[in-house]
Amino acid sequence: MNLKTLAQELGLSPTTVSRALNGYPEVSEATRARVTAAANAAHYHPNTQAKRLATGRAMAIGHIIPISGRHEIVNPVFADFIAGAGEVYARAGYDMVLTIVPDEDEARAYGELRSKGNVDGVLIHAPRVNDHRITMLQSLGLPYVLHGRISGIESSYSWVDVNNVRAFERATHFLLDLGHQRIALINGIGDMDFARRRRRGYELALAARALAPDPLLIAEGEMTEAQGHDQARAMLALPNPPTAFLTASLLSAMGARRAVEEAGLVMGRDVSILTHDDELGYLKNGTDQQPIFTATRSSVREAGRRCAAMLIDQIASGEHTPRSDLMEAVLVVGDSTGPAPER
Amino acid sequence: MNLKTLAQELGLSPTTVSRALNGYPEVSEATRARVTAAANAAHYHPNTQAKRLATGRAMAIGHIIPISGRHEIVNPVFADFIAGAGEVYARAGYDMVLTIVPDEDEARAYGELRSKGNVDGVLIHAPRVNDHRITMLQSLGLPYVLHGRISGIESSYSWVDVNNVRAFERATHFLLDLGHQRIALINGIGDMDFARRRRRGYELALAARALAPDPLLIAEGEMTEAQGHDQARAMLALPNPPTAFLTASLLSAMGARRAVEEAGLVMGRDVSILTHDDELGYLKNGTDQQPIFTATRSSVREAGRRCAAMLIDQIASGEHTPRSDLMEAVLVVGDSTGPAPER
DNA sequence: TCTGGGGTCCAAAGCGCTTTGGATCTATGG
DNA sequence: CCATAGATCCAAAGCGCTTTGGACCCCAGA
Repeated sequence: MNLKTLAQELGLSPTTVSRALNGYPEVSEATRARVTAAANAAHYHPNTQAKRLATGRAMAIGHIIPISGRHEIVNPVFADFIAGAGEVYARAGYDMVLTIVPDEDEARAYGELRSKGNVDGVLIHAPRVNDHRITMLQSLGLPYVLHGRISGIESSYSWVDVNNVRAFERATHFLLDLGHQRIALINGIGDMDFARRRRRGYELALAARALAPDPLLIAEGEMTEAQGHDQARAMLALPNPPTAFLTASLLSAMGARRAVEEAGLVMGRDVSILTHDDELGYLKNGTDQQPIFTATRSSVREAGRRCAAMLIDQIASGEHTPRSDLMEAVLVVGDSTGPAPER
Repeated sequence: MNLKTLAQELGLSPTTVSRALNGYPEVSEATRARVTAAANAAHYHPNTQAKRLATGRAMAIGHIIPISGRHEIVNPVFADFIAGAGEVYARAGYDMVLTIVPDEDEARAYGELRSKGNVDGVLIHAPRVNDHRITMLQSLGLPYVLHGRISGIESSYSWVDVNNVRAFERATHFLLDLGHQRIALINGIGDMDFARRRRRGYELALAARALAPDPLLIAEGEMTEAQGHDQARAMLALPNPPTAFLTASLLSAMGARRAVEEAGLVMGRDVSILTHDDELGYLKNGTDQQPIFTATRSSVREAGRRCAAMLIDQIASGEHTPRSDLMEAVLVVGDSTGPAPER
């Protein structure tokens, strides 16, 4: 079933049918009703490719996911982000097209996406410090929105991000207020921009109390359960061990908790743990009423929604002036933190 | 830059340029070389929409992800599966288009995907027992491949699946051989097909030793850390507690371990834990040399690759005779299992 | 010398839609 | 009664590509 045959069945021209279905005013309400009724009855949907070719708009948003050969990890946050963005796309009639590329081909992938014209814009994930993708995107003239920001780039761009500095600053103050002096930071990979910001928040809070960060209490790496466990165990074995841990993800926190318990200590009494929580669908921090960990919480799914909405709006309006959306994390208090033990 | 202007610059017709780039024989090797050189220099890539319209092939595969309002969980396995499939798509020149829909709209989504013609086939995730999607897909005439199978459907279809029955049967035998008699099963959601099969494997092994399954030792639910923890804790509090746990995912196993340790027991000595491991990128079961949990292991990412390859092959060949690919899980032995304690 | 078959290339017709530039008809006001 | 504006519809061009059906040239074989 295509436009032409539908038009023939109705005794109308394709022009009129097209206009009726697309809401143009040059068609009487009577015939519009006839047309929509017939279209529904025939389960007619305009062919996507033809529509795209004719209008020049792809009605699709691209996400490029680089797969690196070195550490082949699929970001656990990714699925939830995608789900959030996808909801918005679906409502707005956009498709989401994912491209998986070996990371050495990432630049080429953006270029091809552009010249093949199969997306109207792209969403950029997991920016690193001094990320080169922005300059590339800008030279391509393809609309984009970042999930995160890029320290060290002066040109402006559109982004949605959590206030990582503030979140970790508050979290650190929270622990300091409980009397902790030796606070460890188990962070994400060092050149990820969000990790850099979280560290800055941590250091700001320490500095506010005239405390110097101890390099032995700062670890970086992929945010897995094993990383949390191994780093925490090593730190607990130090001559002067930490009394509190600040971790970058729930998985790391779970690993840290395991290390604490293995050491015969009790979480919340002997050692406190405070983590960031992305509110992943499959990794809940207990319930709202009773969180397991004290945490700075911010929904990555909501971030996906906001990114998508911003990008679509930008594409639809044709306005490419950079926008931004800074989300604040909330601090939820669970049983994993308590006063620093007497020394 | 489009075909026409490229052809003009070369002093050739669009026909010839198109044929040169697409490898048709009716063009001399000399001009083919000229054309490809010019195309590369100009970073020319044929417009996707135009190509699709002309050829009638969308060069895209659809994945429909239903989001249910009830339990809004994004399957943690999903990201890795997608990554595997995406690798294959990228190599074959296919796009991957994801559609997120509220699950009451899922049927409509498939129909629209078909009539709008923006995919050549679909991949079906997470089939449930008596899943209705297959009959729908078959009536639509859209090529598809299932990740998993559907008990209770007699018509044949294409699928890629792990031998869940065998895996859990072996796992149960492994525990039985260690002397365990009270083995608990912490399974996935009951009407998911894979969960049904795993349970069958578990029950087959028990039956082979003339043991009746104890309903108190069988739990179902979403495979989260909290679920594993809560179920295991409840079971350990039974008058006649289990000495071993069989869990359906690494997250559940981590939860079970926590419950075991909270009870003052030692994993691998007092209580054994054996889990299925999907080899997720962000949730490793220790290292290959030293796994944390004894586990039945099967890469979901590899399953994604195989699904994608099968579907693409099916589309390209035009053959819709059902195929299947049964993957066997391997049993890796870690420190989480040991002989049943003396009673 | 003539014929026919490769080897190369091209003109033009789609693919299914949107959109421009009318055409036709009816009501309205002077 | 006529000119005009508005309402309603349509023919045809065009989006950028593929593909069919030749056209043309050159050379081998009769």
